[in-house]
Amino acid sequence: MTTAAKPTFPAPGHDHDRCTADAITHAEQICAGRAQNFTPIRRQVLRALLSSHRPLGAYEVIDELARVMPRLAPITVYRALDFLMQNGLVHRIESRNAFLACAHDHDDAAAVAFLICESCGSVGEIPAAPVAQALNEAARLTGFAPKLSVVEITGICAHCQAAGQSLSA
Amino acid sequence: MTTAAKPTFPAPGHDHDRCTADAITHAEQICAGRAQNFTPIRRQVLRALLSSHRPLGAYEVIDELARVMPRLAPITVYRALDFLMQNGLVHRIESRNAFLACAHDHDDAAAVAFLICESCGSVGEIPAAPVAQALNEAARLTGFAPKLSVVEITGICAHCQAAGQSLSA
DNA sequence: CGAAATTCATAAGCTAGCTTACCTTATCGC
DNA sequence: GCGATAAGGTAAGCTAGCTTATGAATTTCG
Repeated sequence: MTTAAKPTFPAPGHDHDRCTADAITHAEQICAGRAQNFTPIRRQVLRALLSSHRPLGAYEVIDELARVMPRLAPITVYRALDFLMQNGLVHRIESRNAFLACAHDHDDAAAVAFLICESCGSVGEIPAAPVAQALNEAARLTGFAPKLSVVEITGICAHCQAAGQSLSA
Repeated sequence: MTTAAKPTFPAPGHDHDRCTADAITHAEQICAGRAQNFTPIRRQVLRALLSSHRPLGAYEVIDELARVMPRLAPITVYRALDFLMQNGLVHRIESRNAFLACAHDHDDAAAVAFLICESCGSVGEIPAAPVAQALNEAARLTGFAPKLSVVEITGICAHCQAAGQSLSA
């Protein structure tokens, strides 16, 4: 299992092709296992999101894909994104109105927190189950019935700290 | 001090005028203490946000204010919102692209989590300091330097649970 | 008085997120 | 073959979030 050993933030010089291929393979397996149709368009959209470890807006996905195929209509991309999100292959980053390919193989219901690097724009995931539980507990104490948690932390990732915040301007 | 005793979600029949007046007074004090200019427009924008315990989009603020004064240009509202946020009087709800008048009197740096009711749209704040610390700790373990945390939990507030999710459609 | 800073007005515009509506195509089971 | 479902194409549009640019009005302060 290589997936379990992946770092939160992939190093700048990591083998990204491998990284992408793994994620695509994983998506294929998930879809096959659920009798879901992993169509070319859905594959392409996922591939576009995988082209970086940054979240992309829907229109960025369109632009990215327009480089290798006829330009997709917004609705088409949104349909594909919906599909990918429903199958846990893509996350929506609320604070950015953007979408991130899930590089990890976690449970659908697993609570994750996103670490968003201000400098390079990369986003890492960390498991947030214990924290989410504590939060939900605190919420329940007020009589609130929590359903979905959004935990997004902005800051500077380790690689950019080392590099000296190059993109900070 | 009444502010400390406020419930997370104000009851449907609470004294909202009082609630608004308190917040305005609080804003005046904050601004006076910092030699910040609490101008009529800023006051009005804050008042608009205080008209409910729901977050409002910038355009909703404009619409709300248009009922009692000449329609403001977007830029004007954004300037006022920036000011109010800088002074901790208004929060931005990232997952909604909307703004919420801060009904509580917490520290600028205090970590808060937002509880967003799916049914009535109200938003409550709960202190999230311990949880935020745990999160930041987990983040730091990966080498990430956290700056700002967004914790937004959607669900159903106590009042709506009691009322039977009336607005759920 | 006059220069600088703050605040706001006015006008215009861009983007991009997201939707509605309708139609074609392909697949699959009956 | 045929109806049902799923996937996608096409066209158009709306909203609303946010910005750029410029100039007037007011205040501050030396």
